[in-house]
Amino acid sequence: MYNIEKEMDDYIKVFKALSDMTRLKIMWLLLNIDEKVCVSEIVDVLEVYQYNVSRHLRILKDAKLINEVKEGKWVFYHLSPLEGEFGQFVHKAICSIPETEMTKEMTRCKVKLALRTKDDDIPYPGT
Amino acid sequence: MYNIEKEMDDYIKVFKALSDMTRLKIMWLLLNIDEKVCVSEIVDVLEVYQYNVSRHLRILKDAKLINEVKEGKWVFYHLSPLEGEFGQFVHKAICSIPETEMTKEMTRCKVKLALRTKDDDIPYPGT
DNA sequence: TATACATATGTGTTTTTGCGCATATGTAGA
DNA sequence: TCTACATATGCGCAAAAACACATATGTATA
Repeated sequence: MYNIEKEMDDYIKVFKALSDMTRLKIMWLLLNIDEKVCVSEIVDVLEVYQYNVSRHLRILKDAKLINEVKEGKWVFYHLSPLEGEFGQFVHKAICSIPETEMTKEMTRCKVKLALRTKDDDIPYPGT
Repeated sequence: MYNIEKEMDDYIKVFKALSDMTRLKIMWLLLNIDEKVCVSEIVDVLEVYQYNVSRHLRILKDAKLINEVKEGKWVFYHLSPLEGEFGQFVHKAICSIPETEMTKEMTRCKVKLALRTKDDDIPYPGT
């Protein structure tokens, strides 16, 4: 793996990506459920329009905080693997935000994940 | 010391405060020199107009990242005391930004600090 | 291929942010 | 009190960011 020097702009891009309610919530969820999630799940959990979720995910991805994996109809997003101290501390900072601030979202998220039809051959998300 | 519950907005305010080049540099310097600095010193070190430095400092202060102490003509700014995990990890994240990104500023900063006339009764900053 | 579902994007609008200029406020010293 | 230095702020502008609406793209399935 290359060790491309990060520039100041890259650090700023990370902070900027995290300075929005929706995006911070997405990161918090990804860190706390330790699962990849697809766009429509985030839409339901955060109650934000699909087109806005898509755009926010793009910004997080441009900041190298998340990555996408396409699976059939769905595009799943998950945390990017950590590659340096900076990212680790950023993760820890986000993790230190108490669940108190996210109870509603966390509840909805757990429900959503439970609805995933893992039984038969139908791949993932449920109704 | 009161333990006022932070809200999601407070965390966002911190990230937003750090998502600007000038402000991130100010925080990096404060963390790396372990000294309070006054506005005019920052102006010289970062080569940013005085009125903009003032404004950026205000934003950092509103995010509770720094505090001010007035001394004579000068207003010194220093890091706010840490009060929780979140702040600690944010500090560590900023500290993990390598000096490579700040060589010019760091040099000028050391020069500036050395110029402080601590000898006679004249209080602080030098020419 | 037609349809439904999932995701992304083009466009226009509103809000927010950062900056420059001018100026106000505040402090110390002649 | 007058002047110089240090800091803060009101105002207008330009760029960036966030959002809503419509629509495009992409995939699976009947």
